[in-house]
Amino acid sequence: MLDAKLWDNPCPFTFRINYLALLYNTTLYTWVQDTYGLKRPEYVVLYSLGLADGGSARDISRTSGFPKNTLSRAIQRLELMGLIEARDKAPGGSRTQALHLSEKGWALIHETRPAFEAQEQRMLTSLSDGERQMLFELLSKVVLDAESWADSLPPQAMTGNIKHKEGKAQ
Amino acid sequence: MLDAKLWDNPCPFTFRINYLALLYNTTLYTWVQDTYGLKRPEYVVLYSLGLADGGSARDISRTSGFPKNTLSRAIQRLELMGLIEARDKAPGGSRTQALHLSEKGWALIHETRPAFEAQEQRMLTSLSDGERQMLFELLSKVVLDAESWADSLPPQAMTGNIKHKEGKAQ
DNA sequence: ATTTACTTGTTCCATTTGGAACTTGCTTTC
DNA sequence: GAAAGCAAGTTCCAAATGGAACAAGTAAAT
Repeated sequence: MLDAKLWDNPCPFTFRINYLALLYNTTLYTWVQDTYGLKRPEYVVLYSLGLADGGSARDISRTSGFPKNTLSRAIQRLELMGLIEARDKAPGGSRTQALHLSEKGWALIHETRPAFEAQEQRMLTSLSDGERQMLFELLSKVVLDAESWADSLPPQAMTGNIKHKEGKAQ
Repeated sequence: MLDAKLWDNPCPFTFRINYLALLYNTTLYTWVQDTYGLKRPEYVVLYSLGLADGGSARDISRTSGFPKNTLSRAIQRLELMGLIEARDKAPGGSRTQALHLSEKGWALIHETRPAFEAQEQRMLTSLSDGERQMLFELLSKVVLDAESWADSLPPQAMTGNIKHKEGKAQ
């Protein structure tokens, strides 16, 4: 069946992308779960803050696809575990909460991120440097154009009314 | 935060892949759910059989990442809805069950697949034909090499014992 | 041929998930 | 500056999920 999905698929790109994401994600998140006891949404929060410290739950939701209530719970647990700074519960607190990794959180990121990097590298070993560069540029092009196609269906599918929903990625 | 994840990410490829898969999947599966009342695992079964009729639950699990119990339930419901042929429950039934779309199932696939194709096309509009071809070849290379890297972690992460787990894709 | 090992599919159940309603703080409008 | 509108985060709860144990079929070993 894998052959059919690879070579007889009317959607060869998105199948490949989904399949690669699957293989990559399950390996790493299983490892994080087993080793650190962190669930995927929890680690996603840490990873996101490691890249953009001070980001909000909403930012993480938009860039990862996890719904905000799932992230709310993840953040609560991370706070409890001391991996992110306690949020001020002072009455003057603003609505949007800027989240920050704690020292412990940074340590965890520095300890775990290399595995993610290495796995990405391993995934790309079959490509030459030039090919990697090319792949990077092509994917970037598609992502940068995403606003024009994401969240809307092609005309022929627009029969029913579409409501927006939050999904999952990263 | 999106900028950080795109341009300051030590894993720029896998982020792009995850992000694109997210945008693609949520749009389409939300539409399928709202229009046909089929959940994602259910539609994945149909789509898989549309490409490889006669495939088994296990095949679908391996190529889609959904665990087999989730697919077992999905198949039961599809059978009930008349979208796949009823499986023989004869005592001489073999262990591996070959699944087949019903007439109704095929009709649904022919009705819905164009939306998936069109969405993939839209996703790639920013690329020229040559670029699309190049992207296809690069992704194919990586996928074909997947056995060599999937399911094993890079050495530095191999501190704890890793147990295998089933994940989700497609 | 019988025992053993393995694999598929199902069932059970605890956990996780995510839609919807709600609360609260910010922003716009008049 | 009050009122209305809006958006972030939380809580609630029904539904979905997936690990584990189980049952049943098949292949391998002796």
